[in-house]
Amino acid sequence: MKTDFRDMWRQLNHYQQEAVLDENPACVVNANVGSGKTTVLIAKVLWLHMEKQIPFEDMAVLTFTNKAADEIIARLKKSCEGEIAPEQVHGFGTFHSVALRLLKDRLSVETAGWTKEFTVMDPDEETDLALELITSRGLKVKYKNRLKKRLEQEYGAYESGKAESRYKDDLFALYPLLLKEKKRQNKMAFSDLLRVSTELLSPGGGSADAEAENGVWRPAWVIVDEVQDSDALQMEFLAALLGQTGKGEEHKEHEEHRGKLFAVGDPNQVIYSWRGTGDNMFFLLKHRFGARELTLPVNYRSGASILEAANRFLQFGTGIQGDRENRGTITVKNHYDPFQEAEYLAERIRGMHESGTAYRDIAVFYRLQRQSELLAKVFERHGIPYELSVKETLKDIPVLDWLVKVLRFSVNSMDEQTGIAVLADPLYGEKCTKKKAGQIVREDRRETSELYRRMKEFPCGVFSGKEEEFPSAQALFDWFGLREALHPTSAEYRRDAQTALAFLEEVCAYCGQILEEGPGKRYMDCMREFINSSALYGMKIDAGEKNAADKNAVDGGETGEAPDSVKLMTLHASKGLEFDTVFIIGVNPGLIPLRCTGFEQEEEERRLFFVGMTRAKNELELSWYTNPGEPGVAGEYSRYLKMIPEHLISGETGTGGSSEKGYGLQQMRRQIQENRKKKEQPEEKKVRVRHRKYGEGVLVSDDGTTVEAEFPGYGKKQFLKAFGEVEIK
DNA sequence: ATTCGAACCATTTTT
DNA sequence: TGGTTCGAAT
Repeated sequence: MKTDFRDMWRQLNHYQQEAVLDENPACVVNANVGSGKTTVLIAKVLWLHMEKQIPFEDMAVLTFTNKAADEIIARLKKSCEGEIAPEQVHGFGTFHSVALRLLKDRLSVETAGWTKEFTVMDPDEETDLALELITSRGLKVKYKNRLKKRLEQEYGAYESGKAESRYKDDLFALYPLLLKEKKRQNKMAFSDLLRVSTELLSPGGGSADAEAENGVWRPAWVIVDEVQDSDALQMEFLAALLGQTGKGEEHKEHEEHRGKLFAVGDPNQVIYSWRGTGDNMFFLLKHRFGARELTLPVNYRSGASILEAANRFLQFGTGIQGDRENRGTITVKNHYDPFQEAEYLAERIRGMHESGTAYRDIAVFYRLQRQSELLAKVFERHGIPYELSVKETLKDIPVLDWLVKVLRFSVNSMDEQTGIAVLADPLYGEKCTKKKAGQIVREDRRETSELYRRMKEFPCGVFSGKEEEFPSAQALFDWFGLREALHPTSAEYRRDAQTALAFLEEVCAYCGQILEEGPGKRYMDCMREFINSSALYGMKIDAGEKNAADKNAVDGGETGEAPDSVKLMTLHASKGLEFDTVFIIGVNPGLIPLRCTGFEQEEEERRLFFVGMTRAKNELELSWYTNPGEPGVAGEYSRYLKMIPEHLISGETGTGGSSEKGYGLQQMRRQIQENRKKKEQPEEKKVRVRHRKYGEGVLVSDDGTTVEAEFPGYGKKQFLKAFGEVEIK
């Protein structure tokens, strides 16, 4: 264990070492891009643990994403020979997951109006609930289609006591109603997790009794990753964890009891301010906690030319120092249009692969999600393996989306909204209207719906005997009568049942593990924990289930751990990653930078481009179109290209100019547009479909989730669109 | 119900 | 700049 830490220590540069050793009450590390930010964070945790004898239990290590949290724990485990028990790292995770754990284990949620059995809402659920309240209470709220955004954005104004909402409607009257309803149904939205835990952590927030009884958790150290991405709510949570109310100065006397803050971030990589406050949280935090600022100036990732170019886009700090001998190359290319570019990229990447570069070392970044469509099509035709960074969630698979709701209601019968959604589901529910479903749930009419009865009696029905093992997946499957609910006669029954069963296996495995680690927990609590954490985990499907769900996935990629494929993603999605070779496409005015309204926005576009450039280790190729073919995008050099000194650019050629090549694009675009039309309103005329088993057929109906088609010799069959079983032509 | 002008917004996405 | 949505007016 110790040798590992010494090894790690020796590999740190003196800036990094200083950061690790810092013991100020608050320290914020300005970690330049590629400067070993996470390494420092891990070293800090290990140093505190091993040299300062601070147990992991007394630390909060907070991240913005699950991915980052997973990475930290994984690297920590690797550095510690002894296994780290899950209960030791209860303070490690995303802001939301740590808040959830606190609310469940350490804080008296009862004071705030919930019970310990509360569940976590799905993000869309809150909007749905709000819409229902608007209707049932006859509120007048404008821009309902943007309600989600409005609820988030205008909360600050509401909280600070503003009299009227932005559009002078009843939005502000909706907030208290919504909160009351969430308490009544015993569930919290994501933001509630932070808001309520912050409230209960603050002195005077929770009742004095409860605090004395439980003892509010005061971590000795609070360590934060990517602080620049945190928002106002997360900042308050931090302050509360540290025991700072932010108001009076009375906390001075408790100084030695207060936790210390160590935060790591990069103000130059703020690319998500459009969803937060807009202020640069890095400096806000430094100011608020009076933190000492340290800098990590050495970049270990990119070649010198790439760094020098990137430095032109740096907004804060004095410049990044390079470490690598290698200069790296920057190339600027001009292509006639996106189609020509895609063709060129496919050829170029094939060539690179033939001369020994792995596909996985190559990435293509673009500004807008829709730019990926053409690339994917062309790459497919050329047989270039690629991976789009689009996350698939449980919600994308209708059976699982529904099944999760079944479980969620079973585990929290106060959650009327979910109960109703389950029963009124057009696919798997009780073939009843929302109204009828509402009646069943509200009047507890178990005799009317067997499914409702099963969900309602789930706690005592399945978990009756305490000595029993956790029920098997099959037992759960049977209990809810899924055999019937999933339509055994439908074509997709086998797949649906398989998917559902696989998911239930997952549930059982998780619960079994929890029980093993901490006996004495009740089955229901384990189950609730699973449901809650899956809500927070973005409902991501892990490999096993995903394979079960779509066996005939688009490309026949190998089932290896990391498939060797080119990564296609937006500039935003590229943050935190690195590749040997990076292509940034569409560096045209109107795209990079995107047409922006203010100075602030323009700065963010610049940071975004900076983030993209600095992903490249050795080769960076930037390209622009002569004919972008999009309204608002000019067929010129982006000014970002002009910002790169010419001597750093090693080649400037391309396929631009020749106009006859435009034909391909026209064709491709037309094709894409036609496909879109078919997806949206396919019942125009006779649309032909193809199925692996049933062959050619004719489309009968398509409601967005289910496709019904008629096949000669087989009759009408239904399919779930999400599985892509049928190919609509 | 339908039509009109005015206001607003577009893209990026995690929990 | 063009597409959507709101509210007022037919």
